[in-house]
Amino acid sequence: MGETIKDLKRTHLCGEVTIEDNENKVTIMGWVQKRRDHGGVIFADIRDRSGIVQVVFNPDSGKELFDKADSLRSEYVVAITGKVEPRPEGNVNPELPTGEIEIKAEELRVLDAAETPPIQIEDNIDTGEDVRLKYRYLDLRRPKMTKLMGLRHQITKTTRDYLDNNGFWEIETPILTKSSPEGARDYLVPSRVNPGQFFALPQSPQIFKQLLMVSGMEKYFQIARCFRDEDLRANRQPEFTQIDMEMSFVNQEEVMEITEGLMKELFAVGNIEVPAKIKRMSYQEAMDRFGSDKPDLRFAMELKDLSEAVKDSDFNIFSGTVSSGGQVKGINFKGGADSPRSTIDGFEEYVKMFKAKGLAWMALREDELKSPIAKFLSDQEIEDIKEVMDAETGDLLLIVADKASVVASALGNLRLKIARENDLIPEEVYEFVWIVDFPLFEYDENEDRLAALHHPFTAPIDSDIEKLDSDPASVKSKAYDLVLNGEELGGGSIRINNHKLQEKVFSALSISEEEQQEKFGYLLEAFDYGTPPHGGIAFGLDRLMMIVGRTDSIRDVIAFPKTQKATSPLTNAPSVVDKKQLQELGISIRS
RNA sequence: GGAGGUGUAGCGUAGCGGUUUAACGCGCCGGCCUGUCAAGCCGGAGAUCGCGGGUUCAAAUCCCGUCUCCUCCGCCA
Repeated sequence: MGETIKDLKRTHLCGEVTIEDNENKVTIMGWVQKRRDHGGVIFADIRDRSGIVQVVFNPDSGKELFDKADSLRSEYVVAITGKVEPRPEGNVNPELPTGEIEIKAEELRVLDAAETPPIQIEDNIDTGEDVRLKYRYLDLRRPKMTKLMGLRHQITKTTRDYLDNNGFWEIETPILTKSSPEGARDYLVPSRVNPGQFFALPQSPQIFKQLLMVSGMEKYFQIARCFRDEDLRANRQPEFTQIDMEMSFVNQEEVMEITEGLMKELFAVGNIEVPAKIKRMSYQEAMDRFGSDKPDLRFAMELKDLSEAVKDSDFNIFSGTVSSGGQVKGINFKGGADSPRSTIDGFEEYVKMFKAKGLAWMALREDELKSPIAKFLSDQEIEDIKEVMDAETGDLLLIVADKASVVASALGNLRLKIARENDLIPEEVYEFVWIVDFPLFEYDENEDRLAALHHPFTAPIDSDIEKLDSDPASVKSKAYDLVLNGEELGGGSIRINNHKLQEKVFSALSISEEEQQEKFGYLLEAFDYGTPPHGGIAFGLDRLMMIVGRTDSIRDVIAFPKTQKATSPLTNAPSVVDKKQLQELGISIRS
C-alpha cells in the first residue's frame, strides 16, 4: 500500500522547475524515471508529462529519508518536497531543460510502488509493436508518445478555436445510425429492442451534416469518429477521426478558402508553413503527370506519354495497345541505368501488383543501350522515346503499355517506390495541392456499373447536368481534395440540394427507386422542404497528425489503436459474448 | 481472400544440424562507491528457442502445418 497525498499539494511540474525557483521549496509528483545510487548520494530523475527533473538525496538529510530513497525503483509514483538548488560547478546537464538545477529532497512519499515494466520508458526503444500495444499505458509514458498525444490535443483545440471564430457550431450526430449501401462495409450493432434489426456505425456523418444544413444550422463542424469495417493499413484504422465541416450558401471557392485558413493554423502547430494560396491541379492533369489523384509533388519523375512515338511501331505490344485505345507511358529514373537486373526485375514484380502485364525498360549506359525491347524498335522510335522522356546517358527508362487506369497506377506507384528507395524525396518539404475537376462517376468493373468517385451526394458542375442522361461518365463534379506530399488530407464537395437531381444521380449509380426510398428516403424528403445550397469537406485527423507529428504509423497518433487484424492486444477485443447476450438479441452464431 | 517479412530470457538481437551448459547488449536482483544524468566496478538470477507434427543417432537450426505481429495487393462511396 502506498502512502497518500494527504495535505501535500503539487506546486510544480517536473519539466518546469528552473533556476527562477532557486532556494524555493517545491513539491513535485510523478514517476521515478531512474535512480542512480552512488553510495553516499542518491540521484532520482522524476518524470511527469512535462519532463524530467533531478532530485538529490544526501545522508545529511536524515537516515530515514535516505533509506527510503534507496528503496525507490523505476516507475514508482512519488511525491517529493524539497529545495531547489543550482547544481554544483561543472554538473549542469545541458541536455535537460531543468539541467541547471536539482531538488534537494526533504520529504519523499511513495504514492505507489511498481513492478519492473516490460518495456523501457524511453524514446528510442526497438520493442515490437505487439508488446507496446499490449502495455499501451506504459508505451504512452514514453516522452515521444506523450508529446504526440499533447500535439493531438493542440490540433483539435486549434480546430475548435478556428472554426468557432468563423461561425461554425460543433454539433454531435448519432453513432447508432442506419446502414447504407454504397461505400465501405458497415460495422453493425444489433438492436435488442428490435430483434433482427441492426444499427450501423457511421462511416462518416455525411447525411446528418447535410440534414443539419436543411435544419438551418448554416455552419457545422464535428471532430467525428468514423467506422469502416475494411482491412487495415499503415495509415488506416477501422475507427478513425474526421474533422468534418459543412456550410450553407457557399460555393466551392468559399469552402476552399475557409479550409486553407484552417490548414494554415493546424500546420503552424507543427511548424509547417502552408502557402497563402494553395495551388490547384485538375484530376486529369494529376493522373496524366503523376498517375495518381493524390500526387506527391516533392519530386519530379513524371509520367511521359510515348503513345504517339510508338503507335506505328513493329513492336506489337506498344502499337497494339495504342490502337486498342490504351496508352504507352514511361518514367525516367535519372541515374538508374546501372541498376542491377535484380532491381529491375523487382520493379516489374511491383508493377504487376497493379495489373500491369509487364515492364519494358531501356538502360542508357555509357557504352551501350541495354534493353530487351530495343531490337523491336526502330532507331527513330528509340530517339523519339528518349526525346519525350528527356533522357540522357545514365538514365533508366521504365515503360508500361496498358489501358490508362493500369498505366497510371503501375507507373504512379513505381514512381513512389523508386523515389523512396533512392532518397529522392526531400525532408521537411511540404507540397500542398488542391485536386479539382473530378469526374462525378467512375466505372466499377466488379459491379459493371458506374460508382460515385467521391460520394453520391456530390453535385455535378452546372454545365454538365444535362449530360447526366446522355453521357454520365463525362460529367464533372464540384468535388475537391486537398493533397499534401502524396497523402489525401481531406476531400469535399458542393452537395446536391435538390430532390430531382439527387434521384437522377442515384439512378445513374444504378440504385433502384425502391432502394433510394428505403435507404435515403428521409434525405430526399428533407430536400423538399427548402434546402440551402451547401457544401463542405472532411479531413482525416489521424493522417494529418501523422504528418504534423512526423511519424509513419497511424498507430502512433491514436491512444489505443487496433492491430492489423483489427484487434486490441490490450483489451483482447473483439471477444465472444455470453450466450445470454446473444439470446436477448435473437442472434445465433453459425459454427 | 492473396503476396512477402517476422517470432530465441522482461526488451532488442546473435547462434542457422553435433565442439553451447543457447551467447551478447539493455533491463532486473545483490554488493561496493558522495556528483551522477547511457553513472562505474564486482557478483548473480532469468529461455522448455511462437505452437503442433515430421525427418535424423542428434533440431533453436532442415521439412510440413498452424498462429502472432508488420508491410503491401484486393477492399477502403
